[in-house]
Amino acid sequence: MKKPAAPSRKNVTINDIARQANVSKSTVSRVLNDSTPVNEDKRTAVLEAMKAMNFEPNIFARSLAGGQTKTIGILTQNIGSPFYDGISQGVLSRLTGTSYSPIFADGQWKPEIGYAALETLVGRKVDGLILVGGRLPMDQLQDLRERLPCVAVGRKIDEWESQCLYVDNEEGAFQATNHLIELGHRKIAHITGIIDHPDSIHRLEGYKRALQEASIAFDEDMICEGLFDGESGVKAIETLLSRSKDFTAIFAANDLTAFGARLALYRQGISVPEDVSIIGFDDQLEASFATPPLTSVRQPAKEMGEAAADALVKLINKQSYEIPDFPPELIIRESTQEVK
Amino acid sequence: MKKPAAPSRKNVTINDIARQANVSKSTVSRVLNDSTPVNEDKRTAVLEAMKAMNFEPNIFARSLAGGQTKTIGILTQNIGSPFYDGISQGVLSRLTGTSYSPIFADGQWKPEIGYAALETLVGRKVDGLILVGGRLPMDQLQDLRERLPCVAVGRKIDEWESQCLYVDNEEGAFQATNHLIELGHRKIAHITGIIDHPDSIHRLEGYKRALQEASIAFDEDMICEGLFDGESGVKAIETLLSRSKDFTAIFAANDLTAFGARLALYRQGISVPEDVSIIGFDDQLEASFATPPLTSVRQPAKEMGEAAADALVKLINKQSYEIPDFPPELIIRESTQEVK
DNA sequence: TTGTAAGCGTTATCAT
DNA sequence: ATGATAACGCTTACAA
Repeated sequence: MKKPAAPSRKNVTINDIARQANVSKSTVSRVLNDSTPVNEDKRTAVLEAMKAMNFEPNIFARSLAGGQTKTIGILTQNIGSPFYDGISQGVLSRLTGTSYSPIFADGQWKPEIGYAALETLVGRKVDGLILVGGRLPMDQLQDLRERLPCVAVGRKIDEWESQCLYVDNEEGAFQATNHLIELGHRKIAHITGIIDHPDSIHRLEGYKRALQEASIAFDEDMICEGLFDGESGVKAIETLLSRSKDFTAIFAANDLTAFGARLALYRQGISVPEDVSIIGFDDQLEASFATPPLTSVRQPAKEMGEAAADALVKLINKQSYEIPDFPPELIIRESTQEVK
Repeated sequence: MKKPAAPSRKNVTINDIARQANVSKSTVSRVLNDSTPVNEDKRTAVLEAMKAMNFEPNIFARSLAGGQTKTIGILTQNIGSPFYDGISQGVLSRLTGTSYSPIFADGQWKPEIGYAALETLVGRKVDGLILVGGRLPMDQLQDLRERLPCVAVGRKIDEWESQCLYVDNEEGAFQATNHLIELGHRKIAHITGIIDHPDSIHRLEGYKRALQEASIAFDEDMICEGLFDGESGVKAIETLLSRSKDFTAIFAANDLTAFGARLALYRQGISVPEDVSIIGFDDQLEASFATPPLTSVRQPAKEMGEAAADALVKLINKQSYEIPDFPPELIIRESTQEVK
């Protein structure tokens, strides 16, 4: 591990480089940003001088003069939720080692706060923005994209086309429900997420489509509204039971809710998966170690974060980029089994 | 929700304010930083002008000229782990609304990366630094603190005295083990965390002390080395079983490991808590919804993050501050019960 | 292609 | 207490 460089009080500036390489500041600036063609020999001279003197451009001077800030804004909604954290992790790890530093802001799921946070970020003149999830209204996002390069992860924004990375929630939910159907289940309950959240809506749709394709009638009584938290799972089971509807399987909108449901079942002496199968969504770390290990739909959160960072950096530098596909993946564990 | 201010192309600068308030730039700067006494009338004139024109100091100009960057560096070790995330959440939420913005860097538990990240942060001239966990060697931290205001959370650094926020791991582990003892358990196994990690060491010590105070002989065979992950819990149970040692209770170094242990027990047909009691550490969200809900030791992560942010801001502004106490708290749920 | 010089918005050092 | 004025390090017309 390298020790810090000797405290050479003065920082080396482009002036130093210019002198060393026998060119003017402007030329140094030019090779630095390769904004204008520069003779090959001078260019290498400059490059060498920079290396030799261990030059690091001063971000503040740079920004003040109107250049890049080498800063990327990241607007999350809630540090601490497994899926979004996975994304942040990916973004962060991909940005490490590049010249870009991430500034975080947390919207706490409140549009006002999110909006204020956005203002802060823009005020900081970030070179680009990564939106992690969130529910900011469209119109504001619209002019945001016109002001600076943006990428959204874990959220589909219709008008943003190639600047959105998300998994197909409808498809994931379809797979989950279909898995249950293939195991012979016909009475499948669904615990939704926050009801007006796009992810919840799509997951509900996927559930419906699976039923439909299997010619199973959709039953309103099989739906319980949840909030993506554990308590929702508990309450949903109580509700379901109180409706005295038979069900042999549950598709929960996320893992945490699935855990809650599993707990409520346990309290009622109903076995999983013998009596009831459960499937979650997210495949968070804990799913593998639940009792029994939870079948779930995996979203490649970290990979999405990485891709988002890559895409944004390219976008900033006006390079072309391609966004890979992020298919949801069914992870079959032990909480689901054939219906008796 | 307010719409963005009209796009008044030019930003308002201290020059504008100076003109408006009929003073010089310097005076404006003075009231801005209240670095030097200014006549009351001029001061109010300036203040009013600033309000009227909606002035926002330019961070970059400011930093370039040698002032504060209004930026705080946060070095985490791994976004995605419940305890540290809780801290980050607290820090973030407390910084929202202040004039400080957080720049994150992730050390990924590797000292080299952490060190590089630190360099980046320092290079960005952050006004202060929050170290979230981590294992950077002392000597480097030492001169770090001399260079800029620092606060460490979730880690005890001896020489840092009042700039460290952490819970007493030894005490928490003591409470956990003691709880088991009070329930009549005498054969208590412990699954450690990463063995040379300070938290692991302290938790092991707390465990030992509890045994000792209850006059229970410490038995090396009751210790299994783990890695703070779920797999460790699974393996530990297998090891324990293979040693054919009796045990009626387990204290796991964290919740995730406890989940793993609980799963392995389930596979062996050993009931929790009827046959074996389990207690974890961290009280992460999922602990409440495990089956059965996991007894655990809660660390007030978010509160610690908040306090850290507060302390750092005060430290930066040379105000005095006080660091509250963060006692670990035993959360008793259903995974522990009296020994049969 | 390259150099000169004028900003960018603050803070800090002088005088006054 | 206040006002000029010189940095701060870089980008970017504008000239050459």
